Amino acid sequence: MPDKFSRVRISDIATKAGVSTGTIDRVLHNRSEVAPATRKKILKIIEEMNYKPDILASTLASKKIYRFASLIPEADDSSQFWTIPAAGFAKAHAQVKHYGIEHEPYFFKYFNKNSFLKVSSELLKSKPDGVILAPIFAGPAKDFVNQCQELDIEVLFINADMANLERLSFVGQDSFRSGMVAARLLNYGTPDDAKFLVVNFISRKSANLHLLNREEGFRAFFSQHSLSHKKLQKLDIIQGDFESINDILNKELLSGISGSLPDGIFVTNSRVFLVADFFARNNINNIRLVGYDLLDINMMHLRNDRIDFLISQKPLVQGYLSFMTLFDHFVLKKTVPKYQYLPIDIITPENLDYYLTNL
Amino acid sequence: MPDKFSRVRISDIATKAGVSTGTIDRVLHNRSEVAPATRKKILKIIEEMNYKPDILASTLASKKIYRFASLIPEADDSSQFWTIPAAGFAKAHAQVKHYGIEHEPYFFKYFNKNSFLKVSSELLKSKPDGVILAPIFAGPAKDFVNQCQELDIEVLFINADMANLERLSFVGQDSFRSGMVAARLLNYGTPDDAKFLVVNFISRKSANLHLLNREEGFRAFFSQHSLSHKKLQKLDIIQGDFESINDILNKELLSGISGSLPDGIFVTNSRVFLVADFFARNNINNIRLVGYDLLDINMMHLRNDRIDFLISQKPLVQGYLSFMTLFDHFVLKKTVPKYQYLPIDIITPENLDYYLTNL
DNA sequence: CTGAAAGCGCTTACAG
DNA sequence: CTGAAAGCGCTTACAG
Repeated sequence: MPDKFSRVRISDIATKAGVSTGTIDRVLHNRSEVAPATRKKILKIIEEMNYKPDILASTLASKKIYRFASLIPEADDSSQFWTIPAAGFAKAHAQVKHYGIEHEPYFFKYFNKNSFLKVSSELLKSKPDGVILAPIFAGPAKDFVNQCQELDIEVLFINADMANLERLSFVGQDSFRSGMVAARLLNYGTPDDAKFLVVNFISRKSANLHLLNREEGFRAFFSQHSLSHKKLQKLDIIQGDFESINDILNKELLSGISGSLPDGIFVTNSRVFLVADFFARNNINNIRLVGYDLLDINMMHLRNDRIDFLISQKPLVQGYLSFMTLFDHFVLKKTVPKYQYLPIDIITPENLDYYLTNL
Repeated sequence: MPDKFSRVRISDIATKAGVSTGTIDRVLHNRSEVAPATRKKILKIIEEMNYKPDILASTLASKKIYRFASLIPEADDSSQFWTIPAAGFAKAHAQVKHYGIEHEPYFFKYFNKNSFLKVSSELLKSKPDGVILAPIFAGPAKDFVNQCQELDIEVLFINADMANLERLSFVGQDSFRSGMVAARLLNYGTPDDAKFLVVNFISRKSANLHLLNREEGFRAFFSQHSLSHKKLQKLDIIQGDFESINDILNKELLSGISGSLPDGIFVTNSRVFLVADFFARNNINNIRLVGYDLLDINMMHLRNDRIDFLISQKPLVQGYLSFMTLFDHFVLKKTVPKYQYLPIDIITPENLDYYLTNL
């Protein structure tokens, strides 16, 4: 008889099937040592009685431990961003550690491929069940994923995606769409004859896919809205020290690309503060500016109205959701979605606070 | 000895204290039948060993059931909004029902005080442990809360707050701030000499507090940014049928309040579609329009560029968080925050999708 | 005031 | 291939 909460238990099924609970357990977990006829009969009863396992009891009885690792950039001055997803991992872990979940965080230096290689090979030695990966370097990330596959480790991509690889899920933003949002915001705040500039701060020769998609989205907005007559220019600036970047902006903006200043500038990543700094130095007030991410320095410029809007990736939720996706997959045995796009949040000084604390 | 996961168990404490596990349990749950000396000794050991109860085992062994009720408006044409928080309750419930949580949803008719009274007294008869309340009617809501207090039922406010009442928590949006966001958006998209109109769609004589706060916030933006010279007008429209509202808009807008059309209109609730409809009929394209909530009809106007921005209350999260707050309070015995403000989301056609599905 | 025992629903060796 | 028994960490009557 089902108990007073009218939940069906393993023992109810065992009684009905005329076998022991051990056998039910074997069927439930697809272990092979069950006679085909018995298995079939039991499966039918499970179906009929609409049995749902009690995950609490299961966890308590099981000695199974799941070990999740995370591999993301170390938070430093140039990538302060990554502290927040890490906090999201911790928050999720605190919530589910009673289920026998362990978490081992690994960090590599942001622009340092060797560091990635070193830390990732350490991680592999510890053979976790699943890993959350921020794939900063395409080549090494690919190798890493291949090794994980051999070791039977599930990989979840956070922030940037490599959909062609074998991976459990992706948690991040739709870059293309976020570029469209930026275009909407700049276009809304400028006159009909406005000109726009896209600025990519890139690491070496070329921008990563992420940034290119954002630029594509930005351009797509104008073509989709029959605004192709609007002038769009672009400027790729290679990562460098503060002064060299300032020189480039000086040359390209003040000397004037095609004669006059743009009405709006879209910076495709979090380094939008460099342009805001430049505005401040040169007393430029009338250019609309949109960029990414809630870095302290970006938020300062936002509050001073130097940056009009920041587009945010909701990093805490991103981390939380990534960790919980591993949990759902391993513990709850749920089918997890291959793509998990986070909202593209539009941030102004007025709504900023609520994106910092909340889930 | 702590087990291999190095967790401290009740039996570890019992051994160390030279008593049985039953006594530890009595101390842990503050039951009175323990000798003061024993209690003191045990508490010290618990402290020393840093014991944390295993909530899974505790739930499994306990027969305790927690019953949560929710009391919100029925979703109908004029308040489609409320389907989504209800889905948030369901989502949260599904996630934690193994902990012995039951959920009884109650609905009352939106603009019907009698319906509220009837349904709420039914709810009280069932004596749940906690209830999530949308306080649409101030007076009856207050009476309800008082009755709950007598029956030892915890109340959580969703969407609108009555902070002066005894309540567990509030989950909703900061209305004042959201008005500021609206002002930012309209001001950003209009010329320096722009004029603005605030439209309140109100139920009877007066707007509810919610709407007034939004309007206050809207005004505050201009004074805080030294923009007090900008002209702000307001228009209160009493709830009515489609035609009567159209007549009012016709009279007030086309005949021109103070001579000419405003550059931007802020509608303080979800009925912004009424203004958008009016624009469509009269072929008005050059007035910026900002309002609230992701109703189907609002989203349609947003996609057609009749509405520039919608401010959203993230209703799914609102429901989810409300339910989980009861769970945290009752099951996890956590101290829950008195105020839980949700992000003030700015919605455009480009980022809309990700606010509909996601958590 | 306290202890011993049974039980929550499931899993895990072990024996056959 | 299957069953009986012990155990996960905690709670709940019951007995004293």
